[in-house]
Amino acid sequence: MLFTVEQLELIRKLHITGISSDQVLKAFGDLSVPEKIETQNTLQNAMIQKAEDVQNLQNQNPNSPQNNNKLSAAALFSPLLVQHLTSSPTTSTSSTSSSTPTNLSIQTVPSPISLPAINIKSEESSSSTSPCIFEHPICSSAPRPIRSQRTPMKEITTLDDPNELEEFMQQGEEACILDMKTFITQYSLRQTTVAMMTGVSQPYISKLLNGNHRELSLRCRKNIYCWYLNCRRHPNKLSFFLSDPSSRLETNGDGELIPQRRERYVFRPILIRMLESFFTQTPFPDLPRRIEIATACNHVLQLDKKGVGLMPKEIVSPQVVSNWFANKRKELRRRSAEATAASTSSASSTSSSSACSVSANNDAVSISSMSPSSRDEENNSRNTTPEVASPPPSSESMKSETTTVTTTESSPTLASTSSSLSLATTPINPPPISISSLIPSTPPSPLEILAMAHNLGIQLPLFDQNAQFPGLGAFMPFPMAGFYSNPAVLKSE
Amino acid sequence: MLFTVEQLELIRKLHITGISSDQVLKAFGDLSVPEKIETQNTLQNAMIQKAEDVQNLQNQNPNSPQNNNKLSAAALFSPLLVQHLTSSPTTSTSSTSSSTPTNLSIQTVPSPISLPAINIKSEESSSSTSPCIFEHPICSSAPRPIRSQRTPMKEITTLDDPNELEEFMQQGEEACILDMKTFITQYSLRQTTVAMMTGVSQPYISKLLNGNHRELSLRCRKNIYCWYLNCRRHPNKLSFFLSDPSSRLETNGDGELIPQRRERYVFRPILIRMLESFFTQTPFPDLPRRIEIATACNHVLQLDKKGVGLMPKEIVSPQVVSNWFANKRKELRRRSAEATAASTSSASSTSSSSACSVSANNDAVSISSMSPSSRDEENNSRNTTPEVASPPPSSESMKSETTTVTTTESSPTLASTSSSLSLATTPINPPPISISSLIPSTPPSPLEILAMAHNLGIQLPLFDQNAQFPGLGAFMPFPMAGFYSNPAVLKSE
DNA sequence: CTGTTAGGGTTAGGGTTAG
DNA sequence: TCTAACCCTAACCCTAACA
Repeated sequence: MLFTVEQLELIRKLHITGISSDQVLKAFGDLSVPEKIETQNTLQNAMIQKAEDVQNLQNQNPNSPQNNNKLSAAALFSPLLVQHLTSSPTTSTSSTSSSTPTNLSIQTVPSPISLPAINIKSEESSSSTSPCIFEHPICSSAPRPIRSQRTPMKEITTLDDPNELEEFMQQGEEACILDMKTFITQYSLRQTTVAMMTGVSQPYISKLLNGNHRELSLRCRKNIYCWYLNCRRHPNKLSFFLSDPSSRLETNGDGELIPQRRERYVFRPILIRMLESFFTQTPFPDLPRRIEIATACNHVLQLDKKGVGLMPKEIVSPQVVSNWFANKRKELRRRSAEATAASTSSASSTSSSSACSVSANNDAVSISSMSPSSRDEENNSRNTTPEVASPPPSSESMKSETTTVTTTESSPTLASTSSSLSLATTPINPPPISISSLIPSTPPSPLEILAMAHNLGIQLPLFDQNAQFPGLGAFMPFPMAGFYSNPAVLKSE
Repeated sequence: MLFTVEQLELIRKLHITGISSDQVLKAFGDLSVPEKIETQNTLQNAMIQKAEDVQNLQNQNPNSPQNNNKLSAAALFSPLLVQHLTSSPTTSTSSTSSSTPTNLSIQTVPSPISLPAINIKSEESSSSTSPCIFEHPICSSAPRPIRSQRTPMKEITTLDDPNELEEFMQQGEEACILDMKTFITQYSLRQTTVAMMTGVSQPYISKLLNGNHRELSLRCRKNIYCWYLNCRRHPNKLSFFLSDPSSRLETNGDGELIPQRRERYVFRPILIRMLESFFTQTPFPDLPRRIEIATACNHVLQLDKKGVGLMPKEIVSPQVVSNWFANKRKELRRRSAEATAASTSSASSTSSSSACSVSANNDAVSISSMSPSSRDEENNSRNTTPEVASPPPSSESMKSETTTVTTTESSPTLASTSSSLSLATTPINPPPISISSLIPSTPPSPLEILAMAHNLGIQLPLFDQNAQFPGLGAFMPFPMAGFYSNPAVLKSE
């Protein structure tokens, strides 16, 4: 009897799930019955991406399929994009031609459809025209086309003067924000409204207005600034929107995309270990905690390279920490989902619930280790003596207690599963935070220890912040404090 | 009878493979038998050695006996097994050693630690018992090979027994390769790692492992074989280098474990030009845009070869487009980074924008040209001197011909960080930033930092910072605070 | 209503593998 | 050597839910 490797693997997995052979047989038999397996039905999610693949497959006659594609794509995305597509020059095959003269930058919307439905309810409605006037509520009207999922704000609002934005931004973002804030206040605009007009979600508007512009991508900020500039210059436009928030400012299709993300932070192994350690303690760190963590990380980095200061790109900001935690949680969730089912079974026994913390830990560790991501850094070591390595410095030592559980982790599946649970539960516990444990899983290098210790000291800053801002330098072990300088933030905290 | 989603999915996949229910049952039953696992382990262990004998069969031979399959399976999923082995329940941990003796000339090292670092991420390892934890210590902390530098590592390539190599090669290179491949797979070694250890470049390792030994010199091959023999005999040496166990060539979660070879799309010159053209317009095309681009490309191809339809291989899919763009961006980033490193400055400010324009070819050229030109490292010019100014002209005007513009990369000077920005930003406008640039790679002077921050879009609170926390200097050479403090907000509201 | 954040769904950067 | 194709995951942005 022969099996392919794949088959064996599938069987193995199946077996792990704890299913009985009878069940398998039964299910298998069912499948044998003619029926369509909906392989492809999978998730819609997949669809979008799938689309790409599908595309390939299908033979493309230059013409028809093309249209098709466009249509489907259009369906999935916003009308704006549709515009984009349709208006776009696709055709001209000649590479050059198409690309060329085109539009570029800024031209206002030539698109036919441009302003969808504008209504005017407000007093100032300058123009009238708006054909369809009935409802303004977004909801009522069919769908909220615009905000539709994805592709939120690819386009940048059109400005009369292309350079306006640049000039505006010359003053510095702080100033821009302030400016805008004043404007918004003046008109008593609500964040929600602004959000709808700009195509950016309210939480983001909130962040920006509170000065946390670093949490938004440049693209996003520019989009908002453009909106502001536009409204400032043409208050009448604003009125439109006020009356019908569902309409957005027109945009110039040629969006210059600016993904512009913050540079991808590259975590060093040490940091990963630290973060994982923190993670087991507090999977859901609040801002103070995040700052604490970030500070600790920076400290370690700093110690690591004595003398020299950290490069900007090396600095771990609370935002980075936030991202890491979010992604970490996501990873665990995903994993447990994948592993899923499986397991239960086993005996795992006990640990289960409580395990969480632990499992998470192990999990984390293991993950990190596995991940290719591990960065060099130490790398040099390669030269070092041969033996080194091995020692299992990591995990075991620490966490002794928590860990205990043991069993769990062994079965990954289980672990993950439980982990998910833990995830959920944990939030509750986090309170304590003791820092004590900051210690990263690994070998406690003096540096790290130091860092941890320092970390303890760091706590202080947290509260001080409120007070401190101006003069505390001395106390603030870590500059991060600056963060708090923002009143708004403080407030919340 | 109820099943979990996962179970059903597995069953479905299994079914798709065409396996019969009897087979499933059989295999399933086997798995259920506890000992079976051990058996497999044993087999697996034996594998390495066995490999020599079996090799031929092993590979693609679908007909090969069941055992064979199992073996291969074991090899592929080794991580799991490995765990079992090491943790080896009940029995002596040294399962490995025990098993060994069997066949094969070369017996594995009886060293207690034998399989040190392996670990893995594989999808689900089920083992149990925590003990295994210690075994993969290395990974986490492990050093990550820096790809560029590889060191010959003569030590490792030195054999205990001079004749060993000869004997090994007696079996023929094909066999040697297979043997080695098995070994590498088992340990989840990365080609890069192997490359570093052997002093041979990764691409060559790749070639060899893929059986193209004829493309390597004998000396090179011998070197590699020696490394293998040595590692096989002294796994501990290997463990030292293992940095990233996660790499797996084996399976993808789905089930296909064959290292599916992707087909490398070969772009025709025309397409390259087209793509470059599109790139200048939209460096970050979204899906609709990608589809548009792909369509355009296909169109061109179609015209090119009138009449005949395109071969599937020739079709440009959105995915291909996506890859091209991603790699293109990467290339530019890399280049600018390199350039930076190399030359800083170069002023050329002006040019910057215009220069770079267009095609890659030019790109390269331009960059190179620029860079050499001047290198003022010191210059830092963070000031960006006046000239920089970026000419806004670019966009519109330039487009004339193929591509255009993109000023951006022109300024290679920027550090990677900035470079990235440039990529992003440029498209839009050249503004200010200019990048000036320069940010030297290393020493972070405040000024430089400033510049970078600016580039990043960060407002530079830096100064303030200093002012504020003058005393901290020691700790934070780098004002993280800067990042967070938000003067503006404070400033006034 | 605004400030926040968990979670979901994506995009794109940095590494790698391999044609 | 060069680079197409991937993998992994940091960074995003959105929605929903809360306080």
